[in-house]
Amino acid sequence: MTGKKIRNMDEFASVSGISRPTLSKYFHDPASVRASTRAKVEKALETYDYTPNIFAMNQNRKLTKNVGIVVPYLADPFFAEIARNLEQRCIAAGYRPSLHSSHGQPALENDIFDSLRSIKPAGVLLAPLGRASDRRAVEKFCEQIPTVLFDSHLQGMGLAFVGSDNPQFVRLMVDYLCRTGEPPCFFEMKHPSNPNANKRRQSYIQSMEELGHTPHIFQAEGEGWDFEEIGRREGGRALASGAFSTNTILCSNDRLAIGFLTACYEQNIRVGIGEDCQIRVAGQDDHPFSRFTCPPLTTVAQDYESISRRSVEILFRAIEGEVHAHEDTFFEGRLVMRSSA
Amino acid sequence: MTGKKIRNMDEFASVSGISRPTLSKYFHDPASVRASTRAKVEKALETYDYTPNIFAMNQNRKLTKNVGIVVPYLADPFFAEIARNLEQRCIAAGYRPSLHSSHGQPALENDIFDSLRSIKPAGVLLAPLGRASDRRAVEKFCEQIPTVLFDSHLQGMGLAFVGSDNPQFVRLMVDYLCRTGEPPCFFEMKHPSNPNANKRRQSYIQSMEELGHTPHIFQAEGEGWDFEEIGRREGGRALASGAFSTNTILCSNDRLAIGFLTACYEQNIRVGIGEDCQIRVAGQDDHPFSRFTCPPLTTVAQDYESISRRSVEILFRAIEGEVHAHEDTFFEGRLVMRSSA
DNA sequence: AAATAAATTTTACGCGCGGCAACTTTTGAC
DNA sequence: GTCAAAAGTTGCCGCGCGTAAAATTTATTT
Repeated sequence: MTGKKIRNMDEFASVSGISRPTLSKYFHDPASVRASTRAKVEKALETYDYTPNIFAMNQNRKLTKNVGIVVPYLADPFFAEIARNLEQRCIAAGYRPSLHSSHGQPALENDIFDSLRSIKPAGVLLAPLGRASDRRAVEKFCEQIPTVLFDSHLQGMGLAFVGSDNPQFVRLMVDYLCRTGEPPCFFEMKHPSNPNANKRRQSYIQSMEELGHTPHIFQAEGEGWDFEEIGRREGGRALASGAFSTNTILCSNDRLAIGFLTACYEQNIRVGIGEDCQIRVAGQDDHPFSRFTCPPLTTVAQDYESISRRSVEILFRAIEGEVHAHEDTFFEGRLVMRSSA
Repeated sequence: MTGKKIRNMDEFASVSGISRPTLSKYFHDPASVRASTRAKVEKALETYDYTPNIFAMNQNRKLTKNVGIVVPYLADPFFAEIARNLEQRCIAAGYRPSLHSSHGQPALENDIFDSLRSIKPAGVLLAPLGRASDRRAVEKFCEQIPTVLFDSHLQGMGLAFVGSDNPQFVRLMVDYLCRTGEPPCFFEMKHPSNPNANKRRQSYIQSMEELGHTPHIFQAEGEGWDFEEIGRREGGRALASGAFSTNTILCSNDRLAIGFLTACYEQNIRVGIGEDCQIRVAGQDDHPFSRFTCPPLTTVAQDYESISRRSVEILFRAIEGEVHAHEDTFFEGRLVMRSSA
């Protein structure tokens, strides 16, 4: 690598003693050339400083090695984490990931689609905005480019969907809460941006009824992705007005719960499972910050390791030509017991 | 845009009645062609569906419109936020940003440099890992590609540095804390990854001495970017061992403070400014979650709006040929009084 | 109206690599 | 040692656009 800078593949062909078409094959897939020539190439690569021009490569190749990763809101550490995970897996598989965030804005999501189209990606890993998404735009995009959806389920779109088994999350938590104390009220947004929220609500109702309890739901006003603030403001109103019929609150997600905990603090309501506590609060998702709330938040952990592994698996198989029907995968959550409930 | 799909610039030249070289100029910079021809192009653009092939464009252009944005740790919402801000500004200025995170790993930072080099970026906005960075790699990169550093100061590298006036942050907070209660102890990491931490420590010592107080510093063990966990674990040890000489703790940054608050909770130490509180805790940076800790964290807000505006300003000016000497800009912080101190 | 400057068109070539066809060499099993 | 398959080579064209130089048109100035 310290040697002379090579300008193009022809020049590298001269100095390495390998013909250009073979080099082209090597750079496309090192395994596609004989072991002995691969060794020769790699030895020359150590002596000379050469990397193929990525623009020239992509210009003519039918399929690039580009992979788009799109998340709805990168300032949410959950998405940052899963994006990191996906990114590493793509790199390990020899692809070039590019990271994009819709920042909660449908218009931006559509812009990202256009931007991705222009780099002819081999595939895309897409966590759509959800309810706010331009469904027709998503559908059109999925038809044009091999796309695996994750996190937010949009019925039937893309090669596959990989996400969490939301009903199981809620069942798990409702069971736990009922076993250890009063049955929970459900705290959620009235107009959630994420379709998972609807499944969670339904599962809450069903789980409660199966256990012989009456469901109680409090729906917070507010739009957008400032979940913590909505949880704080609306949770505070709910607490102040005595809207909850029990001492146990199950929040639709951790970010809402984090804001709700703040509201409890502001109203001097002691949260937790101790003798001196007035209220129990639980969340869902195991947000990176939930370990550090006061009290630490009891929640259901998303299996984002499995979600990301599965997503790239399906995408790369599809890219490499394997055809199979659209399938949905839902991973189970794991109960994380901490001191808030 | 609904019309027939055009395959290349030659074809678009035919249907639009503009020559290809002029179209090329237009797409490079619409302002570089006469208003009347610009109108003709844009009218044709409405009728026909055409966007230049981005790979072919970048292949021969000396300067692409690509801009790299590199942050040390994207799972930190502070960096996610500033990255979003930078991204939007780049798009608004007609550039194509690409987002990268070093994930706290020097090897990854170097990989990102290589990856960026291969896309011939017009410029790069780089928040380096700091102490862990491979200084020679950063220096070499800055020499090759116009780069503005932000957040972490590496002496003299790049076109410019834009960040926060760390000494002012600490002075502001130390002044406030001393005015309203006992002078603070300083809680920080022994081996901080970020050079800002060193400036903050020095400023703490100086500020305390100027006010006639004796500085007390507690340095937490631990490496890496899991600041909250380090703050919780080491803060807990410090509290348990009675390492603090006053009832007021100034944390080097908010993430450490968030963990420290958890430690306080775990030891049943009531934090805040009320009569019944035993300890005051303050942070620095105004992390997005600091508003929602219990109690909400008193801190110094980074002016990331100004930081990002300034960073792109300097970069784009440099790209457009304006030469001027290396300069460092430090923006002041704003005291955010909440109930933790 | 002529002179000058500026913008555009024409023409022509280059960028670095992908891909194909026809041919030659190497490989490995028998 | 034979021979077919696999791998590599040579030569050529195409991709879509950048860019330079010369010729032409258009706009501005005096």
